[in-house]
Amino acid sequence: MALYLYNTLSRRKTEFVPRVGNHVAMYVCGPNLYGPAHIGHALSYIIFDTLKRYLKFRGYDVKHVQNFTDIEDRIIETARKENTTIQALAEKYIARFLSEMDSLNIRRADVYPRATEAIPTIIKMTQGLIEKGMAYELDGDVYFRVRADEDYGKLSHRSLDEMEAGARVAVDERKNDPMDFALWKASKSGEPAWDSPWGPGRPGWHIECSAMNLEQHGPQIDIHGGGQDVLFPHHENEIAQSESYTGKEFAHYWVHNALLHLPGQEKMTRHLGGLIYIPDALSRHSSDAIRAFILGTHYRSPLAWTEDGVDAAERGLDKLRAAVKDAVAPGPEANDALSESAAQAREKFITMMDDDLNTAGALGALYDLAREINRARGEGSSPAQLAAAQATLLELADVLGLTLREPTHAVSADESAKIDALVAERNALRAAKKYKEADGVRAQLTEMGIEIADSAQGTTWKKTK
RNA sequence: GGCGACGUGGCCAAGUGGCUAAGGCAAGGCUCUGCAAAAGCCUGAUCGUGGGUUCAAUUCCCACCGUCGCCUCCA
Repeated sequence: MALYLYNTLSRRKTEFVPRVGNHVAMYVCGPNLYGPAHIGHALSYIIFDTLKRYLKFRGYDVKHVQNFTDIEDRIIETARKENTTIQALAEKYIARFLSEMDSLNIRRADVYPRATEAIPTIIKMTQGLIEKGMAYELDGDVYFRVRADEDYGKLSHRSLDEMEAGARVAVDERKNDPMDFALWKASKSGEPAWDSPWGPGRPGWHIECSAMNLEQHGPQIDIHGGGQDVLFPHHENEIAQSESYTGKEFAHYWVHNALLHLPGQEKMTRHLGGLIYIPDALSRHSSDAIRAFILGTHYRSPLAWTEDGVDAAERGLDKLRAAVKDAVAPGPEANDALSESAAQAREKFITMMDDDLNTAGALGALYDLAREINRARGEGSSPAQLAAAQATLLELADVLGLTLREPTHAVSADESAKIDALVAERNALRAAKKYKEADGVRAQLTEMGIEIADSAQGTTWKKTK
């Protein structure tokens, strides 16, 4: 068994084999820092987080690099509008981004390089490309010469002639070819600028990722990821620059996630509006529910975000949570039938994930196992007997970034004491068979957002809102 | 116009050339419970339409209808 990933470059699923031993060099395109992230970003980063978790689960050693684009037209524009600096803007949104990703249980990358910290490498690469005849200077700008790159278009699978035929881009007459793109842009007055052989300027959009990859990973990487929207031109240009500069194959696997949208609308993206921000989503749903909702669809299929859909995922998680709620440390005691179920679930989980990250199928394996655990408990298995299977369920859930913890709702000490008193009162009434009065107390608790459950072990309660 | 993807039970969504077409939500019935809640059990689909290939297709091919993505900035 081996992991197969769909590679955009070959348009096929191929077996994943790292270039060097079990070391995986992975680079995922990070956000442009001119505004806050939205749940479309969350989708992409949840998927690549899951890929990373799975690679680690499979025994690979992963170096995950994710950039921050902190210099770009939009950022300059936004900084000017908000009367601030690009640095301040970047700092603000980086802090927000990282904390939002944390709250979605997305593990941090190993390195977060920033474009502005890669300027010397960007200049070195640009210079190198000019020397090779792959780029040319024009009034302080430097453009990549797409016609000099014989396989330009190989990633997005289109030819220059096709693209130019249907071009919607305003043509800059000075350029050699309409598709030539900027590696370096001369700065206008008042714009951030760095000294360069071509005068004061700043990097183009695509070269930063090539430079940061070179700095962090070297000339060749295993996995390059991002949303399908950055496939062209961003990744196409990246591959062109990097390979023209190094003369080597750049990324071995290109992985692109499909995009998120709202029902009946186009993709969620910042320049179209119609965004749902991460704190808003988290105020209504647990991070587990958001992840389960997203991972319930294959990453290469577009997904419509609906509140009902996430709610359904939340309710589904209750079944998984119930399965592990009384988990104790696994010991020698085990339920053989259950151990068999756990082994089957693990096998199914791996089979699914090996097949190009079939997270929906993997989730199915989790539900199968949860059902067996809940059934075994119902049939009288002790916590000790359930423990090993529960450990498996928690381990596999964690690969998907699911904690299976009850969503927490803060309860003050005062409130807690009051609830305990009411629960005790109700139980006294029940013991006296005064059920009508007991139900009255329960209604009172429900009113407070408290859900109670009676069992042989006593009455438990939880706050649900 | 070019390239590409998708259309599976009420909703979401895996999947396979022939073996019971996963799983979740919702609905109905049942078990448990004083009643509930939770959990468990049971109940439903011939896979957009029309052709073709094949002993056999939901699964391959073609056409059509519908939805969507990229071709400018975008995860």
